[in-house]
Amino acid sequence: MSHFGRSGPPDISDTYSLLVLNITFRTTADDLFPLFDKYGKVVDIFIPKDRRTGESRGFAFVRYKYADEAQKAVERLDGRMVDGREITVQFAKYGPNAERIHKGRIIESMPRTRHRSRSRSPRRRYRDDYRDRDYRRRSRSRSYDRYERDRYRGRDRDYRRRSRSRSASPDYKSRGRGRYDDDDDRRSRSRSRSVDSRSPAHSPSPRRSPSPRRSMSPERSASPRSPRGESPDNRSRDGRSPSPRSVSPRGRPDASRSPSPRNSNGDE
DNA sequence: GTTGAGCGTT
Repeated sequence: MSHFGRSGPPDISDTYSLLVLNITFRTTADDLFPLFDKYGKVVDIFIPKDRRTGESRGFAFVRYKYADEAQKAVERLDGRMVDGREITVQFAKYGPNAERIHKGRIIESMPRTRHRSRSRSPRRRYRDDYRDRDYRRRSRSRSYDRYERDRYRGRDRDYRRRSRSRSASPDYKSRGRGRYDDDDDRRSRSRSRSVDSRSPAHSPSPRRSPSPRRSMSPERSASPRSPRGESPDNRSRDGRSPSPRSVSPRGRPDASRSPSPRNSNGDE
């Protein structure tokens, strides 16, 4: 009956957290509980898990009720073989709130009524922290890094090939935006800065020239000529940008609708 | 089925 990790921290008023490292990714709190409970009263055991895969990260936090017991467990369980791996037990240096703790004991007990003018973004830090850890981990595992890179490259190639026959604009944009899922950051920036100034020092958009063509030939605008008249205009403005609609060299939008000419029964 | 420096959650 050890539902450790199921609910939030039960009580961390006078508890000492121990950090257990080098444990197997399959080791669970239930496996560590009997080991640590033998040396003292274990209040709670928490094993951080990856949110993406849900697997253990390889370390656990054991909370003791008394410091002496925690110290004993550190000295006794440090270097113990668990699940075929030597675990490392030591006092936690940081608390659940990333606060500095002394000998596993949290120095600051929930600074809730403290001046929060420090303006610390918990959400932003969360993501950053996760990314940092992930990056470090990937960097360490060379095989994993290569594997991922190869996979990414393969996907990129396939993706590029597809883009040749189809439009890759929406896909690319979606991917780029998918990376940024921080609405908080966006809101904060939009609040402080103009929405227009997305990149103040990167993309100044020097193309400020209005429409000299329109001004010179307002007749075109007034007279609704055939849709083809707009084609040259667009091309002229972009310089060398074919119509995204007409994928076929023939310039026939209708052809794009039927990618498989095999289906043509004779009519098309 | 997977890796191995390090510090945490309904």
